[in-house]
Amino acid sequence: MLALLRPQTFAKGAFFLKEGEVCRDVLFITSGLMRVYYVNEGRENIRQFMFENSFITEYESFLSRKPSHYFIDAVEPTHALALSFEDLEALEQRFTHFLRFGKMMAESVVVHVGNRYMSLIRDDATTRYLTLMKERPKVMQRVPQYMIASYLGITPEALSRIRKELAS
Amino acid sequence: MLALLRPQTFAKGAFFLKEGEVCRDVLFITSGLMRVYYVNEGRENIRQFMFENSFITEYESFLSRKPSHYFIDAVEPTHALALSFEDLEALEQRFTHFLRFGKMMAESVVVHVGNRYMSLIRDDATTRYLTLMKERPKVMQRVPQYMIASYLGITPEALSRIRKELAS
DNA sequence: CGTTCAGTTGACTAAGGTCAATTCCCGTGG
DNA sequence: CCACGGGAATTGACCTTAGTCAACTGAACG
Repeated sequence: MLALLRPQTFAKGAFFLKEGEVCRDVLFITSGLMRVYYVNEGRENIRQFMFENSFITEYESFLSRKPSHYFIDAVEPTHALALSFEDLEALEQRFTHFLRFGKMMAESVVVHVGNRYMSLIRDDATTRYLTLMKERPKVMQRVPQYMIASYLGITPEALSRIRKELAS
Repeated sequence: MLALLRPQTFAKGAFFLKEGEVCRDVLFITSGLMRVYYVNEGRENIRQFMFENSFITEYESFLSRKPSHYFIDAVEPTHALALSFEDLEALEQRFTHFLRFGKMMAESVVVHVGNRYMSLIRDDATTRYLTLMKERPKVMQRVPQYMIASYLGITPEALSRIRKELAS
């Protein structure tokens, strides 16, 4: 069973998934940091950062077996364990606990993305920045500023000005 | 087993869930239309509309058994079947198919909310309006304009101007 | 008819984007 | 050890999108 988990290594900047490819695996990150992002009109829109001891995949492509609109790459050198869609299905078939776990995982993503969504509608950029600092300080410490800006849905210039304002 | 599904009726404007209450049930809407929304500084921010033949609940509260930040009420007179958290758990315990179904449902919400999130970051209000018209025409037909504006994350005035612009 | 509330329009404001010019930081090679 | 090169971050000037507030229109309902 452990043989189903294939160890993988990603150098900084190496891709796990590119736009147009089908996302065949879910990764469990054992060390490092990866990001999920979308490229629109030449600009990166970062949707998520995932650190060690968490799972990362592109749900839409992984579940539908269709080409993804997203990229996933390593922000830091990363080690991970990959589990394929087929193997996961087999595990869920055999061990109900995988099914239960998969359900819980999807549900926690629903809650998280839902909160991000409402924050985007409700809060201005400064508020979102402060929320991020409070709730995910690791992102602030380990991610370059222009990526944080992208994650917050603003330009690097705007983030720079927000930081300047908050410092004063 | 069917006894677990409790029929409920909501008059137009009647609440299924209020802020501060725990969301104890998932509803299956048999007829009508409901909405999920958040109230911030006296303004409604509508997060979702759900029509007949679909499920509605407030995941965060339902799963955590904690008070909700959201309201859910009926936009049109609505009939629904309610299933409690406890009964759902019992069903999942006994019949693996419920677990599988619950996982798929959560996953489809992940994909949907994820797309809404990226659209909010990427697209201007006019683009979001056109997307809504294309993908959920029923919303356009059955929901008053000021609620559509709230759903799109803009003011009624802005939506009015977008419509004027598009008409010309 | 009048009241009420959704929708429209206008004038003005504010948040954040765009573009261009520096400056800062850090790694590499001479 | 220092100089240089390149990308990240900052700053300034200006622009665009949508928000705000207030006035007005229009349709629905008693």
